[in-house]
Amino acid sequence: MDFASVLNKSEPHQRTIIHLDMDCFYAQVEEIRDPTLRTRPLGIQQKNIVVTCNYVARAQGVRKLMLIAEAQRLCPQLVLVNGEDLAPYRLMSQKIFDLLLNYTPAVEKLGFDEDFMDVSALVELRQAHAPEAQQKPPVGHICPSDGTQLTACSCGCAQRLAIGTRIAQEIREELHLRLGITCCAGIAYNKLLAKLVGSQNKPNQQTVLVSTYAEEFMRQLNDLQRVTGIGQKTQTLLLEAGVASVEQLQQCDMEFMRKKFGFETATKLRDLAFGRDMSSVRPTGKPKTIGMEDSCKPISVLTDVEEKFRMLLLRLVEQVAEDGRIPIAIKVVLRKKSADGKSHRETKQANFLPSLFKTICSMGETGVAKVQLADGALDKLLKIIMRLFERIVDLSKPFNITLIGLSFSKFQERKVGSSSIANFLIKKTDLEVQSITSLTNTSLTSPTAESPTTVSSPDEAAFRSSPTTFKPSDQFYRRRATTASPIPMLLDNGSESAATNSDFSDFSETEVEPSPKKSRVGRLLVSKRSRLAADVGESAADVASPSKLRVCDLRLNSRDSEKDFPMSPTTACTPSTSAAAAGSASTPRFRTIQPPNTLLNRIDGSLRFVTTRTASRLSSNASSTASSPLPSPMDDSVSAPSTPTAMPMLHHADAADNFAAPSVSTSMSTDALSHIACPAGVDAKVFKELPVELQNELIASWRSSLVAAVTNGSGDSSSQSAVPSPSSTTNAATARAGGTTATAASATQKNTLYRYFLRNK
DNA sequence: ATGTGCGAG
DNA sequence: GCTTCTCGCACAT
Repeated sequence: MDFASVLNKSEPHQRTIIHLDMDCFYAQVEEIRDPTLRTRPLGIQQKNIVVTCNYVARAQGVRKLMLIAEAQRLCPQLVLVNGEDLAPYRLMSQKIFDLLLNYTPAVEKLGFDEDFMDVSALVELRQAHAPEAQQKPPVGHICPSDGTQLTACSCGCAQRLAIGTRIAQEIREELHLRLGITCCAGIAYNKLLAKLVGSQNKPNQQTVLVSTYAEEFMRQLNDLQRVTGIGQKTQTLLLEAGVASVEQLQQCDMEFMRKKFGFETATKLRDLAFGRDMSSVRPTGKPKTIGMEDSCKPISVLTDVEEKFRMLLLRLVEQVAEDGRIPIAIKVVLRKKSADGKSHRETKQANFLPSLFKTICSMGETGVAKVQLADGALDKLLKIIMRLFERIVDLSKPFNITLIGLSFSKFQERKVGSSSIANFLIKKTDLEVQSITSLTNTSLTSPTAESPTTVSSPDEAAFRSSPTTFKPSDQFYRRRATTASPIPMLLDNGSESAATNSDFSDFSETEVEPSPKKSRVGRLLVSKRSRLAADVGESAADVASPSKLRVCDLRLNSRDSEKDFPMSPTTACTPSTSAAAAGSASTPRFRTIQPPNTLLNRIDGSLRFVTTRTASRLSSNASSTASSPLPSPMDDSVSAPSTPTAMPMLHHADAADNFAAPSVSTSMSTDALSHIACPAGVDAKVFKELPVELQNELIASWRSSLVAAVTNGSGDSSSQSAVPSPSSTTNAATARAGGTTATAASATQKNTLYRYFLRNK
């Protein structure tokens, strides 16, 4: 944000990035499970293929992605372990990731076996607080290996990179000590170079790049496909353009390139060739999709297909259960051989009601809620799946399926939703406020509106992400600056009010869930006392009626209420200069370890840095050696007594009571509602700072939405729309149209301020 | 919003 | 000769 960080960001060698690459990852995991495999040639088998193998096997000529038969011919003693179930690898990958998070929150996963870390902040801390660290020479290999020193570059990066090699060394030692995993590390001033330089010395070694050597290093790679971001297709295209090597790509005629590839791609490609990469390490959060697929011998019988889907689904649901979030979309993936012998992938997806899943609170203080299928949900899902299947495969003709896959997406974050009211009130107030007012006005003025568009379009507009600009050099790592918009929910049990999709059709029962609405509405509400209410000494009688919401049972549907962040010793808030580099300045992906950087806080613009005493294992780590017991980031005995460090954290002076209801309505009567000065769960201070007109708007719509909830009872939807066509080729268009009109009326009433509040747990 | 394609490991 | 099992993003519709 500030000028200094912009300047620093543009400094070419400012950042210190580490790339970690686990040595033949799957094989290592298997060797940990069975250590006798270490000395034997080991291959990990998936179907007909050796997907990876250990170095013993490589010594005999076995290679990645080699056919089983050929591998066995080359190496008759080859031990094969089936690695089609990725669960153990996923687990180890997560353990590694968690360990890395103890060093910095800026960790980005690249597949199961690679990670990027932006250690700029760590480096700065050591420079500031561990003077001895500054004198130490780099460890590991230096690229180039001709004796050139890091100091060949005089911009100051030499010392940073040297410290970076120390950090990389410590990380690798800890990975080995705690998890038994060996890996390679590359250290450089950007991600691209860190990744590429790390592979110079394998296995179990590390390499740092002399900054001034970057361009020559890229040239020396020679092969275009070795450059991350240039795959098979791009290489072919480049070859057509007469570009066959990295050097040629560096020297290519840009005007010609732009004609062939377009401006963006052309500059991107050339940046890559020079080793330029401004993309930041984007903290990896929860996955956006959880899927599984199984390739198979050609299947041409429907019951076989069903069987496959059932098995996949059961396994998948296990993973979803561990994840803890509820998905509301499922995708079917098929690979079929067409007549001409070519394989093709095809996918179809559909939404379903979140009520197909239920959250179960596993005992324990943490109360880690897991998720499982609701009763009968398995069969309902299978029905949906088979209908999707029939949208891809014409059952009246013979078919040949060689791969079957399923994947869940559109996950709902429990008690977290970035599309909260706060989102509407902060940034670009005018636009967002317009959205919210028109939204509520719609529901107020035409509560029985028939037109589906009046309901959905303001909604849609409100959720559209603001335009984002990417630097061309963001290249292959770039992601959307905004997180996928979560679905704001009033309730977590799948009432139709949960849907804020502009497309209601896929949500409608007719599409995916034939069960009557009434039954769901029946278990709509809870009598559970909210923690908030208890704290405030709230004493109103419980309102048992499903349609009667107690104000106190609502809280702001915002990530901000997350108070129990496990704080990392090194927070995302790096010392001002590298904050941008760590990716926290722009739009950090939300993750539990991030400080409560609340949206509401931003309203009054008084976000500021507060220095806090933090465990500073960093300086002690700086002096650690391989032989001495490792000062573990997780070890309190090490971190506690160490020198206190000024650690900036995002904090807000007024944050304490953000969610105490300032003036609480204790009953649902219209009378009581008239006394509301401010919606419960909304900080009065914050509320007061809003324009008066907006305050009135909000209160008005808040009040009428509550009244509507009381008077409207079970919120009957006008009709159940038509039963889906039983024919194998379902007419999606008609189903959609029917669903939309069917839900429009009831949705109208739900499309109020309500949606921005969640019940307290 | 959905589906396809590409690129990553 | 292009295999496996995933995941994310860009693009077009």
